[in-house]
Amino acid sequence: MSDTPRRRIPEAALGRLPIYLRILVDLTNDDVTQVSSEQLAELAAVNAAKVRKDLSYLGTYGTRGVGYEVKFLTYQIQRELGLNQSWPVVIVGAGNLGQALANFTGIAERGFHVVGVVDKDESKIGQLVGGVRVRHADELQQIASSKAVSIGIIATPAQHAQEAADSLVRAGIGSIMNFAPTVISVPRGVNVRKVDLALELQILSYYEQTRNNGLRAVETGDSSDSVSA
Amino acid sequence: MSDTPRRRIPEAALGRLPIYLRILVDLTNDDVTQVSSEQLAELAAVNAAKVRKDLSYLGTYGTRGVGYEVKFLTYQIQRELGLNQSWPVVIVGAGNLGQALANFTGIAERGFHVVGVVDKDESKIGQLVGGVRVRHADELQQIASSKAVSIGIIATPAQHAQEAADSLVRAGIGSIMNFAPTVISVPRGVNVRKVDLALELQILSYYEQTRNNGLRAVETGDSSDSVSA
DNA sequence: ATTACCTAGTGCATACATTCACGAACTCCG
DNA sequence: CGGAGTTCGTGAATGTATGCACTAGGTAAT
Repeated sequence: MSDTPRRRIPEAALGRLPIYLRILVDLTNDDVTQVSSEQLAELAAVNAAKVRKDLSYLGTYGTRGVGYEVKFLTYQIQRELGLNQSWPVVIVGAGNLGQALANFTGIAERGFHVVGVVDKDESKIGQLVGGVRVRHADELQQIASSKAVSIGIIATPAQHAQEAADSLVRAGIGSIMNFAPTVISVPRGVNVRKVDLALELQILSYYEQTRNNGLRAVETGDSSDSVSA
Repeated sequence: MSDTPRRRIPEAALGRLPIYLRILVDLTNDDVTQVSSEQLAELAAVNAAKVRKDLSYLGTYGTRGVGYEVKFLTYQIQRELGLNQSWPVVIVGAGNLGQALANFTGIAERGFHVVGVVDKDESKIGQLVGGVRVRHADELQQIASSKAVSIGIIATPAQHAQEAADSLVRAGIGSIMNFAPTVISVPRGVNVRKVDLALELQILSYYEQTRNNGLRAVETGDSSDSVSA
């Protein structure tokens, strides 16, 4: 078979690929050229078998008895995640959060660049945020199509999030990352991922409370004991 | 059995309780007093059976043939999550993100209050951020113990995240929320949750790429027909 | 070549999560 | 009061994720 009949990557594994990727990039910077699943697992704080299984969804890129070649594996994960290109992204909402996101260098470093920031508030329009000028929310569609944007970020207050989502969908955007603390509804076929600070804090609150009740909190995923040597 | 032999709530269900909670609060504001699992499910964009099962971990708080009393259920979820009290929180890192977090009203509204923001950068110290003055990272331990803080937020660059984590642990903090794009290691017993923007974007990138390959992306928690080209 | 030793890849058992489907329990109405 | 209608709670089936333990396939040294 010339081209791999690519299996869909399970959601759980998919969520770990970016972590491996980051570690691999760090390893390259440290001039490490080979890495074993055992080492990767240690660095990612997961089980080694899990690392191997996750990577096996991509293809057979390791060498038995040796490990994985860092550069090659880096490339393969990037390719699989679609990070060979830099994706244009629009941010809806130029408040605290929108600005912090636009200025977040991690975005640019990892395969994305902000091509637009919009807001409904006239007083924000024209401000320079993360290298782009804030434009009016009504211009979203125009920005999205002229820059071929397919990923949008909602950084509005909760009460405007659904409206923002609707605009993004109308603008033809297929993937949305929602920072607003509310559930947004989108048509089938549009991908949504949410980042919900309050939710995460509330989960921590639960664990803190159970800890104090003498019930041992169970850590998220698997926790490695002890600090790095 | 004197007290309720409280079952531990499964991680997956736990992650949805804050969503239900938010919806219930909204319902109260709209003067809705009763709600069915069907309605809750609709609002939370999940399956009704899931709602019922999730809520059943808390106890038997619904009434067959009727539904759930909004106020009562709200109270029970809050109690379970430990949100009867307002948790003091410290933020490590007063950069863009740290400031945005400190100013984020959603924190205060949902059972948390920022009692300290620290940074290593002398130029940031003394600045007023989200109502508190930035103090030096060395004072973390003092702040944490004087204010009985048990939840810490890491909002530093990746390269300082482990150091921040170590400080938080030394300060006796048991739950950490990590915004830095790196894996931090902590002693067993310390809870860590991560919020990783780049990771989420990269997952969206994957879905966008597969969409363009004609392979239908599968949404989170949603099914669709898989097609291969 | 042969042997000793690694380490990737994976089948399988187990654990966890989701969803269905149905009985139990409640309300409403005639 | 009794039957129709509603909705919770949950057992059981299915789907997904994890981790062990083994095999296959590679290196290295003699």
